[in-house]
Amino acid sequence: MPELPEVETVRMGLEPVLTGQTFARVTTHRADLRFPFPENFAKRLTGARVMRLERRAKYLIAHLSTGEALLMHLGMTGRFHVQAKGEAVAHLLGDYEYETGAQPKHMHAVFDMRGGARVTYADPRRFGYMLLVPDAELAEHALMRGLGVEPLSDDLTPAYLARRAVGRRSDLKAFLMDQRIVAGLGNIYVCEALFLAQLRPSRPASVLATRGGKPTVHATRLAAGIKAVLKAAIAAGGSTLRDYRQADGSTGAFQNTFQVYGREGEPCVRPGCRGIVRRSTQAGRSSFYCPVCQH
DNA sequence: AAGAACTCCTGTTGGC
DNA sequence: TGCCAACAGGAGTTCT
Repeated sequence: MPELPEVETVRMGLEPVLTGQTFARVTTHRADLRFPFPENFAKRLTGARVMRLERRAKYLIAHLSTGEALLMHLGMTGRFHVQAKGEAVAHLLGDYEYETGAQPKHMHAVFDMRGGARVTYADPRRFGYMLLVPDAELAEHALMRGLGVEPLSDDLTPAYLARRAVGRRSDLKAFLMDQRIVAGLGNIYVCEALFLAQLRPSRPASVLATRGGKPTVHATRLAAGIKAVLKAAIAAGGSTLRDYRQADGSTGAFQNTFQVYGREGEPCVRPGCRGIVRRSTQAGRSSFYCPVCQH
């Protein structure tokens, strides 16, 4: 589910209740998500203080006073929710849970902080996971080491895209979905960024590559399109399709602003363009694009 | 060795 | 209403 804007929105929601706060009690309701919870997960967290909560790519990373880092990924359907002390959670519960007091289905972990705030993690598909990694080893961890540039940093430039695209055989869609190139994009924002750049998802990535001199106009437009769509999505609180919620339970709003994603058969929104948005399948995932203004 | 296919898991939706 | 197939925001692993 969550791509960079959603993870960043969740990070901002969790920050005030986690940063500087100490875990009082940690409960898991099953042994594993995508991977098993770390050995002695609750024990290693209890009493630990969160020094800093950062996002890298689609990962949330809580740096702890114990010298470990709690590395979290939401997969497709992971949701963190913050409850203030005593806050009702009826909107998270089905009738059965509400009436019996049972844990909501798919609520796999509960973090109680000293001071009373509670953070819960739910994840129906369980593609998410949590790991504990020594802080000193984090940068070299297998999941972190190969990650590409942060798209909202100054590292993402037309020249960077042009350089990484040299000799690529894959299409632009696969190129941008590859976390080793640009970290944090997913299906939605790749489609939207390619629309803004007026590039077709099926174009070979090598169209970005420079021949000697300057980056191509494609690379320039694409770098700008990626940054623009991500910034706008963060400002809107992310995109809610099904499962995604901000940490306070509210939905994002950026799905109302999609230019092509999920708009198959609808007219292209670009002024003056008479195209009809098309859907195609690439690497088993849907791509949406305007066949008239994206080349 | 890059790139595509398959895999994990559950829920929802659309067609018949 | 029921049943089944297709599909969903990700990405590690296995294949070719």
